[in-house]
Amino acid sequence: MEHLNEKECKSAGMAVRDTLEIISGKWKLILLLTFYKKGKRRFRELVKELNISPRVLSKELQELEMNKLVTRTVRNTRPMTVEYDITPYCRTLGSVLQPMKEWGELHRQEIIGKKNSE
Amino acid sequence: MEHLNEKECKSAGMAVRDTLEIISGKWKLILLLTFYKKGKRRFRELVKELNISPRVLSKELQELEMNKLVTRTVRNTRPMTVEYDITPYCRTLGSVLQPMKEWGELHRQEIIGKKNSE
DNA sequence: CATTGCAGTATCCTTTTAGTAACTGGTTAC
DNA sequence: GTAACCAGTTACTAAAAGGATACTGCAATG
Repeated sequence: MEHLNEKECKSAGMAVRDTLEIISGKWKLILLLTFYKKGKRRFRELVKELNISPRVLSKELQELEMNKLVTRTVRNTRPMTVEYDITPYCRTLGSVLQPMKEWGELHRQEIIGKKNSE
Repeated sequence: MEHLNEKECKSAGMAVRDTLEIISGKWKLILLLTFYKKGKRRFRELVKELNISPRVLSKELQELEMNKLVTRTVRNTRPMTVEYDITPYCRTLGSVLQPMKEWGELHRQEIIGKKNSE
């Protein structure tokens, strides 16, 4: 964020906050990473694998779906199943997550790494 | 995050989460942007300008300070004052905030922009 | 020596977020 | 028909985050 005036700064803040809220919460990142690693997943699978309560899972998935980060697909199987998976669009989040990962690692050095040496 | 194995993925997730937690919360971003825009600020100034309760402000500033994102400087003035300001290190957060801003703006298009056209 | 301004804490309260557990409604399998 | 899965919801509880307000301790001012 280079040299912003008042207005630019406020709208930049809003955009950052939007992004922040979308990936905030205890489960958002975990869910996205689960889909990323293991591919599509059914509702019950997620409940069992992650030990998340169905109530919370339902809410989180709805929010992710609203933001077009995951898709919800109903399958006509014997007992009906619903598959969730990340969207191609979700991959664009990489441009945010990658820097966050790098900064997080750098920061760990900055904080812990220098704890003793100073 | 390109093609991570199980372990890499988990540690990447941790780093992302670390970063996320540091800038999460109702006031962190607002505080950093305030320092960025207006420079150093005293405790009472922040309380008044932002309408934040001293209790919460105190906590937020402590957390930011622990993460070396802001400095706390005691001044020997008539009534003693304390100045807070962002550190040079804090500027490295730009590498995270800039992509977050860009993605946030893109996302606003993706979500709102296409609400009508589809 | 009461009043004001400062930084911050202590106490209590409200709101938000997350979790538990029981339940609905539908389908198949016995 | 009843037991067993599925995807979720409902109603309640617990924990975390945030807020309001009064207060402490210190120094200068009047």
